[in-house]
Amino acid sequence: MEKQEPLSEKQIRIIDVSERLFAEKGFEGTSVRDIAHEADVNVAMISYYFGSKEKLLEAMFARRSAMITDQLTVVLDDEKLAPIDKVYLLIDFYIDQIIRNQHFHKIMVREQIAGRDSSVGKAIAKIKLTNQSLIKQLILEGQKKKVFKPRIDVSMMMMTLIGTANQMISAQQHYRILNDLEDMPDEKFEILIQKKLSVHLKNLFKAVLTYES
Amino acid sequence: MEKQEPLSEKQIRIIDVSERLFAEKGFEGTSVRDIAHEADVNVAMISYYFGSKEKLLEAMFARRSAMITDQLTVVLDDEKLAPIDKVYLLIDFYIDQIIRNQHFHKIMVREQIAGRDSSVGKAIAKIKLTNQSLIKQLILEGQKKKVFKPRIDVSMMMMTLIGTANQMISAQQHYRILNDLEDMPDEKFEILIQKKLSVHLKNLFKAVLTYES
Amino acid sequence: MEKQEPLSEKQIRIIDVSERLFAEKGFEGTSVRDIAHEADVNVAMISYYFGSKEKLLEAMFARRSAMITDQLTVVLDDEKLAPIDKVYLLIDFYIDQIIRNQHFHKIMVREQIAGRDSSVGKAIAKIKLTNQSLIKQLILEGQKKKVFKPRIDVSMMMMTLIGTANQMISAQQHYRILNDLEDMPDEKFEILIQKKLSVHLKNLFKAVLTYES
Amino acid sequence: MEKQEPLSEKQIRIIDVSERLFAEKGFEGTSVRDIAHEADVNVAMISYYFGSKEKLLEAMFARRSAMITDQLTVVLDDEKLAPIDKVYLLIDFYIDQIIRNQHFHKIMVREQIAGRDSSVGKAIAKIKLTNQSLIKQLILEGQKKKVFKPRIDVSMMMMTLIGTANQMISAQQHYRILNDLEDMPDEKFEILIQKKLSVHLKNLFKAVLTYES
DNA sequence: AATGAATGAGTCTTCATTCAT
DNA sequence: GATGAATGAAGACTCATTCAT
Repeated sequence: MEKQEPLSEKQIRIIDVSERLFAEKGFEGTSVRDIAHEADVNVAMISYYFGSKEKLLEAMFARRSAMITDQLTVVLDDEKLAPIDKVYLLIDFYIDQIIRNQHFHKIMVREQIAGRDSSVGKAIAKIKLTNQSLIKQLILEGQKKKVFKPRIDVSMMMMTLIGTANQMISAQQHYRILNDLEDMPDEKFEILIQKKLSVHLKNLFKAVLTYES
Repeated sequence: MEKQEPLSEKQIRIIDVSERLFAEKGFEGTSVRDIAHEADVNVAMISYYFGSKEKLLEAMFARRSAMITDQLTVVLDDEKLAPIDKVYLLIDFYIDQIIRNQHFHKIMVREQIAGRDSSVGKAIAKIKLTNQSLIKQLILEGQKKKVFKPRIDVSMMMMTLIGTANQMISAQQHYRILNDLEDMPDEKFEILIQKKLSVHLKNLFKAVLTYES
Repeated sequence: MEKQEPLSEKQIRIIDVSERLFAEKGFEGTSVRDIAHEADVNVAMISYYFGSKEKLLEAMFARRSAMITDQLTVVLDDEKLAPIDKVYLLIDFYIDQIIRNQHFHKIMVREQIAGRDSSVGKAIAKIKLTNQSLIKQLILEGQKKKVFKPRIDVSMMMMTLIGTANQMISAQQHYRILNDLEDMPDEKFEILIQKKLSVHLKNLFKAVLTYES
Repeated sequence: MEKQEPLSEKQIRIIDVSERLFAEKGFEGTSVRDIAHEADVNVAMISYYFGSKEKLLEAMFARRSAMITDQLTVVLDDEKLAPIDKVYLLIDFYIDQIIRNQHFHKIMVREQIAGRDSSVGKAIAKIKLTNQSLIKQLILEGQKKKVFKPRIDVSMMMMTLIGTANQMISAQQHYRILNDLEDMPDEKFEILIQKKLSVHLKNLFKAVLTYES
């Protein structure tokens, strides 16, 4: 777990561009020339700054992982809410997370499909572990207070939470077409799917976790 | 919509190998040499049989699309079941479909992320449209019989159905680790996740669709 | 100098197609697949009938060479004309020859540029030798009769005769453009350049060979 | 009409080698491997420097075109010669041009046969247009001074000038054989054909253009 | 610290030919 | 005699990386 140098402005630009391109065309489908060109830097810079294309990906994951876990722990710590509201908060946090960092999450989907036992694979595993333990704790808390049903399959609930949100951003183009939203501007569409996901997933979780009809 | 030649035994072998490799390493990450080597055919055969690597992918989609839609229509047509049982049947069909054709579904996830407006993109769109209209019809039927709640967001239910199942096969490696199942043999593990998905998704759909507690 | 089998109808079709394609795209620029496709025969036929692509070219030269020399000797033998008229006859014969077999003559130009010491190179050399000796004899005859000037450089006159005609068919596209003839139909254009070449070359030869002003 | 970067020493070496090889074996008959090998550079350099094999050809034409037109305009501008002497000067310029850049002119012959409407085709057209307008002007001048005959077909005279010279360099191997010059060293042979062409073409032009016997 | 030039290994595809029938 | 299937070799080109400066 080596300590990172803080990234220079150019390095961040490279990572940002890579994120978009890796999301759109995949890691292998993106050439360092593409990246260098779009980030307006010399081709040699990628190797020079990150060592290799692979290491660039790792640097990207390192950066995002830090961001995600940092924020995640903050969200729930200092709240004094009912268990279901905490769950709602968590759901909204995830949705927000995924939609705001679509590019990165698409890359994560791709990488978890590949299932490589690489540095990146480990980074993903770590994120998932943190997520799962956090939500498990949350549900246990609700069960202790007798407001959540017993025998909740937390892993499967995670699957549904992450899976549904990922599916939404992955298939958003198809969603637009199926629901006649092809001409809606991106910003508006983003707000729409955020709302849709939020309502739908909260509804789902409430129905499965609580006793209320 | 040109009628295809029936595929030769070698062509099928090539497609099968490609399916696995594209799923594992992505389309761009897989070389025709890899494919040729693992399928034990000459490299030139891929171009010879399919015209190009891209067209091979298309042939793969054509084959699977035909399989899926063929089977799907059969599943529900001649059944005289209660609406919820039909939904259950559909859920099990999807799960079975996705688990049995993991490789292909992983490729579909990858391709829908890319969101290209290609032949393959259109094939995916068509599959999704068929799926969506089928399940919509099913839910409408239940609503007419007053056994399903009104105001069901079918698109979002699809998202959850497909998303959860895709997430399971995509993240199965992580699922194993998180649930201490790393040493379970593949066949057994496959049966396990099939069961898990079935129970979980039926539970979810029942809770959201019906009035029962 | 092996005796040829008479060519089958299919073989002739192949040669004819090849002639056009070799002229347009060059020998190397034309694939046997192109030929087979346009001649509507199986790809394997080229190797099967001719042995190889190279041998096909040789067969083509063999066929044309025979045609040319056969006709050439006929043209002048049984004529009782004045020397200058014989020269005119020869000029018209060449022009006709080159324009009517443009494709083949373009190939000859290409091949003589390459200057390979191949079977084809030898065929070209043979044609040239026949041509040269024939015209030399003709001019000698005129000189003996004192109607042609002495000290005529026959080789250079050949250069001009062949060179000018070849240049015309090679650069005909440019000729059309330079002379605003882009929309003239092919047949009409062909007649035009035939006339132009005839007048021009006869004029040239007369001026150089004879004493008349 | 974009301004070119000045070519590096290596680029020039590549172009020079290509010129020879394209002349000998044709564009399609020459592989980038051949070029790279003979120019003693890495194969990737061709794409790196020129973008593609095709673009290399274009670069070659751009270079030579510039050379030719530059020199051509210089030749006649500041001269105060009799019209026939100007024509002689022009003839010698062309001959010199063609013999000194044999490789390039062979390629031009090949390309003009192909008659493609490519960048290269346009470059050829442009060269021809410049040539034609220049010589037309020259002849008009002579006609105005009543030293040249009226009704001269300039296009055809160009055909003969260019055609004869091209034929000479294209068929030089055959010329050697036909005139028993196979063992003459290249430099001596070059001077010989230069002289032959000069005398012959001047003779031709004088006979056709002027009133002198 | 940063970069333009350069490269060997690799990409997909097409080639002319051969083989089994 | 004829052909569809198949192939090894070669095609042009792009890749991520390194090197000299």
